[in-house]
Amino acid sequence: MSPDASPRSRRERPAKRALSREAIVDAALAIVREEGIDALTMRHLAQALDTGPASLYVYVANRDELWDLVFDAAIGSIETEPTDPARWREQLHALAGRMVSLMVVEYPGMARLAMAHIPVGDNALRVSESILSLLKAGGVGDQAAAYAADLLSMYVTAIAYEQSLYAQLYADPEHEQREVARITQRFAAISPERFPTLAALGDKLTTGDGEERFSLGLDVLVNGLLATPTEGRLTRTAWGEPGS
Amino acid sequence: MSPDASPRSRRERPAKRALSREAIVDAALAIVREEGIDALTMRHLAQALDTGPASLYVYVANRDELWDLVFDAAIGSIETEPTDPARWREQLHALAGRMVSLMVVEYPGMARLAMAHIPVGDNALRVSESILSLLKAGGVGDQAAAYAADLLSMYVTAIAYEQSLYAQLYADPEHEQREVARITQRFAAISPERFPTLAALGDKLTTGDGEERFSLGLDVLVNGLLATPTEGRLTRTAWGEPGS
DNA sequence: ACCTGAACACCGTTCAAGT
DNA sequence: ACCTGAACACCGTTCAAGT
Repeated sequence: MSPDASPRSRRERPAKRALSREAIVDAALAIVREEGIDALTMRHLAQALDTGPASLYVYVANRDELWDLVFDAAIGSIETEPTDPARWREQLHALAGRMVSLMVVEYPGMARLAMAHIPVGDNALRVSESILSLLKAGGVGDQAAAYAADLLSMYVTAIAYEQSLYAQLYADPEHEQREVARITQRFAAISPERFPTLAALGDKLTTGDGEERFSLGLDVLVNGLLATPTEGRLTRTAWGEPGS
Repeated sequence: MSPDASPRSRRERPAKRALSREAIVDAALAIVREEGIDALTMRHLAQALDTGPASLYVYVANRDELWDLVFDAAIGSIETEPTDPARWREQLHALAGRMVSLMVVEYPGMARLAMAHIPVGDNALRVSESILSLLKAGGVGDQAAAYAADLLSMYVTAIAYEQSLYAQLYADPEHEQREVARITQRFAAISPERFPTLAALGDKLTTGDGEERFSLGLDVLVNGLLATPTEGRLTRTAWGEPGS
């Protein structure tokens, strides 16, 4: 709009924005936000940046590294408030819920990125710190809290993944129809002779929408942590001592 | 080996085995068993059956349907014993552990198939029936048990998926090295100022191998179910009434 | 140092033409 | 009815050649 103020004389248009890690990640985030995770391919991303796929490999080792960067950048929009011990459970629910909606609504399907690796970026650590702080405030023991951070991340990711699947399914009437047929067949297959317990539960098997189930599962996990003694249960080591 | 006993005169070789759903699923199971889930592509499967990929589509609508069939066939090798109320917890652990090792060891990476859809094949129903029966024997309420079946399946699948990832990673020394570097960096990034709770937990964050953590998580879930009242918490419905 | 056209070795799925 | 060669529209990644 305004005339170019740089010392060099102006050009018709500014030169193509130089590629950079940041520009690549920003473009990737925009793609996921607008088109969902399936649209995030190296080729499509390159196209969005007006270049060829080979150019991306100057800044990023491979698709996996890109995924790590994109996931952590997205997690950056999660705000972590200071722990209020009186409201730890409420705060934990809010944080977990925020993560799910980030992965399902704002960045549809992004849970898949969290499943490729255990996220350990800066923002992921910040969220872990907050979760651990909340659990400690709730009286969860050290070893249990350390384990629970992974368990809760896994739960949140799995829920988000599942919800994304169904969101995608129900976006397409044809696929939705096929899925409803599958579920209907499932119920038809429950004969009381072969599957007495399933048959006895009946409607209870499908009660509760995503939000209710997510919230109940979170309470189950938290209550389970408070009710399960952990001393002496985790003794072996899978990683060696990375710090030494 | 032995001469052909059929009325029609013998041929040099028996005609190429006719394709069928069963033959396709059997070949697919063999591929996953021997080469892992990544090797299960329509093209590779067709090759194993000595035909072209287009031929498969006569028997199977698409890759998703194949995945459903393959998963349920694999689950078929899980044996479900009658519930013994005195040993319900032990039996539940054994069943869950068996499912994990099926998806990690016998059919490496197969957890991914379970994440594509909620498994509802005949064998999956049989396993669900067994899980529900065990939970009821343990005194879990109806609504909680109905919900817990999904929760436990999700847990088992997520654990198996994660363990498969790491098994794959550690099969390749180069990738293993890269992953260890990632984890080491993670620890280096834990400054006590920014992440006090994480820093305070230290080694506790990485204690416990896969088996110990799986077993602890299972107890957390089961104890959580026993400790969490569910009446009135699941009221809405996400599916409509498939039976009506 | 950065960029890129072209290639390599793959995908799932469809369809017209065969038997 | 079943099978299939060939094509379509994609993938991630590499590499030699350019600037």
